[in-house]
Amino acid sequence: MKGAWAVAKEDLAEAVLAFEHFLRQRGFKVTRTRLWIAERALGFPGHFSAADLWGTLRIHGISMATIYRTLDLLEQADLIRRCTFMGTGARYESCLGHKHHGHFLCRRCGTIVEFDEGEVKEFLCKIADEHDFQLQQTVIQGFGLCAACRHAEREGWASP
Amino acid sequence: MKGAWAVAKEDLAEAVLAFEHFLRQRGFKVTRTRLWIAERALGFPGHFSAADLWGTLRIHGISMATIYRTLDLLEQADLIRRCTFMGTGARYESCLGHKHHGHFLCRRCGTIVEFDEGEVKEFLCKIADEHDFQLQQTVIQGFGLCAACRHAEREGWASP
DNA sequence: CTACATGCAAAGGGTTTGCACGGGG
DNA sequence: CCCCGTGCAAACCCTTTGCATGTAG
Repeated sequence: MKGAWAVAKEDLAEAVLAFEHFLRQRGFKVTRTRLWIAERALGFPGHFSAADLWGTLRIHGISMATIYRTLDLLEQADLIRRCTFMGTGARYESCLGHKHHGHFLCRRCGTIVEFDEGEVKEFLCKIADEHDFQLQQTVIQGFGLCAACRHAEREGWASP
Repeated sequence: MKGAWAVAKEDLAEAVLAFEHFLRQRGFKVTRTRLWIAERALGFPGHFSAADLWGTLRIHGISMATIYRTLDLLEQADLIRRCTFMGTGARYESCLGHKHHGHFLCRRCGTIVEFDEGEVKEFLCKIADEHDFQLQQTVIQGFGLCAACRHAEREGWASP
């Protein structure tokens, strides 16, 4: 996996509807702006920053402030996840067809490799229990070199 | 464990010496300022931010810039570790008598519970191998409620 | 004596906030 | 119609950088 994945059109539409439902249920208003952002964010193929989203929505003249405010709502609605990697700003990912997982981040080219964290998480739950800690969310990350960059380093090639 | 631990005097002295050695070996200068910062950072009982350190060194009139520059050196020397938790600035911890571990962070009171990540890490190494990823560093974190706060929430007490 | 380390202030990136205007319910 | 949502700009926090001065080697 290369940090990008596809989202089926019907799933996307369904998720946007779920967001509308979430908004109404909480007394927030359903606006074009919010739906535009939701559609882009939920359908985004891979990890994205607030600025990435802003770039693809430039045409509508949406401000960063609104991007952030809406990402916040999408996160509350459990439709996107916020990830933070050491020394970078926040990154987001759509939850669509995309269960929670861990990330390997290549120090050289920035590629994100995802992996299933099922077994690891089981262990973590056990450990949390032992420490009398109620686990709500986990972050499992690895930093190092992806296959391509390991080869490149050996050959002495320049960084991308 | 409550996120604080003690460092024996002799170990601290030894670590400061190791830092001096590191500096000389790399052609950096050994200055009072660097040694003051190293001593505080290496002996700090728990996790700390750059500002925390700056606070305890106010008396010497050390600037934030120098704090950051020196923390960088201490990290290069493998004497402290930098950790980042979602939505906060960088936190550091001394490596003294304190091997690498995972963190549970209480969402309510901010308490950090540490746990041995031995088994979890083994799993991660295996997974990284399967993905042809060369693992150099891992981040294993959990967010949720510590025992005290779980009780407090049940009782409806205010947040600290 | 020379180059590196330091304090200061200013810049920088990413994110949040205050305000007046515009659009949804 | 009223209030929430929005864009704009400014504020904000944490961190890094440029520069003139101080100091270790």
